[in-house]
Amino acid sequence: MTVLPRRFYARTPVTVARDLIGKTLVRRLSRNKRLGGVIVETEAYGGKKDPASHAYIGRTQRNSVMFGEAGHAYVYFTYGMHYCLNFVTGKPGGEGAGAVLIRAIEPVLGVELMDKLRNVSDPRNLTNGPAKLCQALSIDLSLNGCDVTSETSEISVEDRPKAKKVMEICSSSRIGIKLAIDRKWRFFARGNRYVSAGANIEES
DNA sequence: CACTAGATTTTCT
DNA sequence: GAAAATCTAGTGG
Repeated sequence: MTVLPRRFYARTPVTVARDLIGKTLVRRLSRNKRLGGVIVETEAYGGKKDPASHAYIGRTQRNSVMFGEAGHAYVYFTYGMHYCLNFVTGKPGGEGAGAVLIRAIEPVLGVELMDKLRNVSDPRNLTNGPAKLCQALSIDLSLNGCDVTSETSEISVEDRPKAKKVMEICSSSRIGIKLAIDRKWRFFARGNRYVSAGANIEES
């Protein structure tokens, strides 16, 4: 078990997005209260050159974390009621402002508490969408900008070789955007029950 | 199962 | 003032 170090995030968004599939997202509530699960779906956002990225319009109050150091969480609020979790990627002197959106996880740690936070009957609906998993993991704007590369971080990602399953990684167009839909920058584990709705298709 | 509409408020122009 | 990297409940087959 190892917490992914900053150098993991200091690469291109597409590379990081693909490598995150199969890793374990951990939400640390206190010393011994942890929630989390295996990442099964991500999307890469390419910074200033990517028309679909929040960073495309330049630096603003909301997206300023994206222009900072890789290995931090970018949490944003949208549609008047939802939060989404991203990780900032890229090299310090590189293109900059890249990020990876976490779209779905397979619940593993603290499933009971996540159930309470979500209050849904079907377990498949627990974490199979970017806003759903934020609710299940109790993530909101107070976590925007937090460092995710430490063992004591409120959010982190771990590599658990033992927990790793055999996963076939596929890609497709990104979801919920209107621009740059030709870029196949969404990655997911083929056939996994927890991949978000409308998505278990397309090429690799 | 597929599709549609409505919720609800921050963010930026 | 319009749009938004979404979700849920509703309808109809």
